[in-house]
Amino acid sequence: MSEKQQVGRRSDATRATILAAARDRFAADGYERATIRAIAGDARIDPSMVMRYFGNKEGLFAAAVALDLRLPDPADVAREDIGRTLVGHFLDLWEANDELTALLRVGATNPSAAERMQGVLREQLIPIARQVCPRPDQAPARAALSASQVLGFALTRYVLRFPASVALERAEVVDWLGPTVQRYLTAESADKP
Amino acid sequence: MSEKQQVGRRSDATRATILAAARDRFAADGYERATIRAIAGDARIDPSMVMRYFGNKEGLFAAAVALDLRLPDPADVAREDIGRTLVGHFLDLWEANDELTALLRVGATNPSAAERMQGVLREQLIPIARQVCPRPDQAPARAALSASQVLGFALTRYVLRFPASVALERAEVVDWLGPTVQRYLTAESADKP
DNA sequence: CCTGTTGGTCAACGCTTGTTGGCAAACGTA
DNA sequence: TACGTTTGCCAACAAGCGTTGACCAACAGG
Repeated sequence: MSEKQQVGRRSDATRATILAAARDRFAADGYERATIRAIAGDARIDPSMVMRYFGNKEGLFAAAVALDLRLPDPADVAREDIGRTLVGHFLDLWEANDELTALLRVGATNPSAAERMQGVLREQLIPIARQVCPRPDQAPARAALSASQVLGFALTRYVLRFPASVALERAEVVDWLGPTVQRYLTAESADKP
Repeated sequence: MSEKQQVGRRSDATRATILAAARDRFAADGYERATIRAIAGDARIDPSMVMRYFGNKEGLFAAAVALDLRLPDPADVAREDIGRTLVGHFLDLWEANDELTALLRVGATNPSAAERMQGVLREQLIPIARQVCPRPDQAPARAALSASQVLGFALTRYVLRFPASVALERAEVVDWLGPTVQRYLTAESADKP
């Protein structure tokens, strides 16, 4: 409780080092193969420190992925641009760091990570869909369809690493995926514009 | 080498039992958490039998997922129906058994499973794209985009189990995803019909 | 009847995992 | 200088993993 005007304690640095190493390992290997020993090794620290800081492996994973998407407010975007805007935003998020790759890879195996992805859909994507789609009661389905396309592309590009997906330029991705998401969110119905 | 007119050996039954149990476990838990002991337990057999029949765990997984998609020949389908036809076909495959769910879930973590998915794309999906897309050199990109949508939807419905994805009727899925795949495969370019 | 093959069980191996508790050094404060 | 707290390393634990080899039961052919 000394509370100097010091910005952070000495251990906050290693804390951050551990979290960065954890993100990398979870993104690269998934939950089970990303061992605490390997993460601690990357951070040049003893495995027991990871336990002291984060309690257990699940706590470490929870701390390593913060998942605040900071999606744009639909009110700031022309309605006919929402698809392309969202796709571009997601691409930025995905390339910024390994957090989303980690969440996706772990979510495929770990039920609690899958639940967190459901939470993101529910609290961040469905509200947006509700603002732009014709009938608000369709918002969950339309948000889920949009998520399926965005997550599916991320799967092929960042997880499975299909060469043809990796090779696509950012602009091409937006040009192809943007209209798809636009249609899922704003089309009057599946068979009408 | 006795070769009676007997249809199968006595062990073929347990072999099949093991493979079925393996598919279920791999589909439900992913590669690492689907332990040989658990699979053997489901099949009411000793773990060592699994090793005798399939060599090791990788051999078991390879035998458990056969992955011959038997995709329809584009020559038998009207060009404007190829998207809906493919989506319907994939839905059938996915609901027929757990094989594709197992492949998807394991592919997210296991590099060799990811390579097998690349193989499916290369040898089964790209050839179809080459037959229907305007410029054959674009076939890999167009096939990858189509795969991203199909796999992405399968991810949300069968792996992550988003309620809104699970709730969609088969006809709705075809109505929403069919035109998307159709556009990826046959549109003149990303911004033209 | 013996005998070789097949289908299956049992017990153990070496290794890795997450996790724990004790001990040493560095540090801030008085 | 002395001392409590923080930060870190070390060694070990119990459990679970893939994998192995020895052994047993059924069975078919001579």
